[in-house]
Amino acid sequence: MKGKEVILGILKSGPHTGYEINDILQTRLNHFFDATFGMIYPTLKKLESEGLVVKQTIVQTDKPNKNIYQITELGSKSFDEALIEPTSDEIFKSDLLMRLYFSAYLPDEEVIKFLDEEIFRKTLQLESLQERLAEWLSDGMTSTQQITFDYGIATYTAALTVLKSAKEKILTKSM
Amino acid sequence: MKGKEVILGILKSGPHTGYEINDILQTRLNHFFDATFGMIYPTLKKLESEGLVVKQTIVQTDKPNKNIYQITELGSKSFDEALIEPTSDEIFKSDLLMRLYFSAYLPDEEVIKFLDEEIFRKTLQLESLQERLAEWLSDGMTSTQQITFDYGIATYTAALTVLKSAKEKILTKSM
DNA sequence: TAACGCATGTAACAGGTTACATGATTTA
DNA sequence: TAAATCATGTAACCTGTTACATGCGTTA
Repeated sequence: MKGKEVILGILKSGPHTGYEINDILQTRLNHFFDATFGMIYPTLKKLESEGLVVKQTIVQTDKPNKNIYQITELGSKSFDEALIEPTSDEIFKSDLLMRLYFSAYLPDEEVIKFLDEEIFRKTLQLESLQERLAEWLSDGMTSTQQITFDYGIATYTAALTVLKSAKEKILTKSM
Repeated sequence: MKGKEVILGILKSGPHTGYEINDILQTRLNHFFDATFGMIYPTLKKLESEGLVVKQTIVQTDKPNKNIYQITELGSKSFDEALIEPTSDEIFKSDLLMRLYFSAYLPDEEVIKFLDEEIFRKTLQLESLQERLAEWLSDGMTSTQQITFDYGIATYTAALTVLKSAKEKILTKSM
């Protein structure tokens, strides 16, 4: 599923502005999908031109005007078809692992720096995911959505364990 | 690190053809980087035009001719600079989790199908990674390369555990 | 005889990123 | 008064994907 289908999927649960779509993407789907406004707005425009969504502009005086997008029947059908397609491979690219792969002649402190950068990021991501869970649960979370959450926690935790143990090994070695 | 730096990094350990570079990428770096010939050959061409690598053509009669690429001093310097840059975020996109997120109104058997697809893929990837380890070790594996391996095993294993338990939960529920 | 290994490449396209541009209101 | 929230969008660019095109020798 590309940006197009993802946005359609979000609009299936109700009309939203591009801004709100971004918000959903940055919270609930953040750990397995990346989104930017630079992708969201052009995609909405394209979706509209294809008749998969319709736009309604709300004029506001205190805040900027907003465009509320609603999925059409055509859009809904298009999403349903995409939803039952066979899943495609997960995409994983790690700059950290790439550096480690090539780090043979790098001093230990550089390697530690790389590890720390990722430990820092992953710790934040794990915390943020756990914090969001409470809010998510009160909003209503389906059982399959619960799996996406468990998956995120499990893989972040597993990665952190490896990284911390790798760091320890280097530190004890150099003493 | 993009394709450009990755290829330079591989060429730092010795001259290689595009075909060989693909082979290294598909085995040792496969679990954290994706490569295709459609990316490798154009990148080598660009690298050559920038003076970061030089090409030597070997004429062969029984097999197609091959182009052996060697890194230049400029290329080597360029790679060294990229290597010590701060690492960037890992990229993870999961089509499976996207489907699960949107699967609320899908029948259980569809959800099971998605889970099975990923369980199948991840099982293969995990086995293939473990099989490659033996060969890799005999070729010589640095301690930081060992971390990339551990990381792969740990995250695949954690993901599989979640997926299998999610599947079991659905199966017992519907009985 | 089908598939796999060896070996290289191009062209069109898709998809998304980055940077830029704007601007009022509210909160810390 | 600085930062965050709300709110939208464009244009240039980058990077990589997909499909196509070729072809011999070896192995199953």
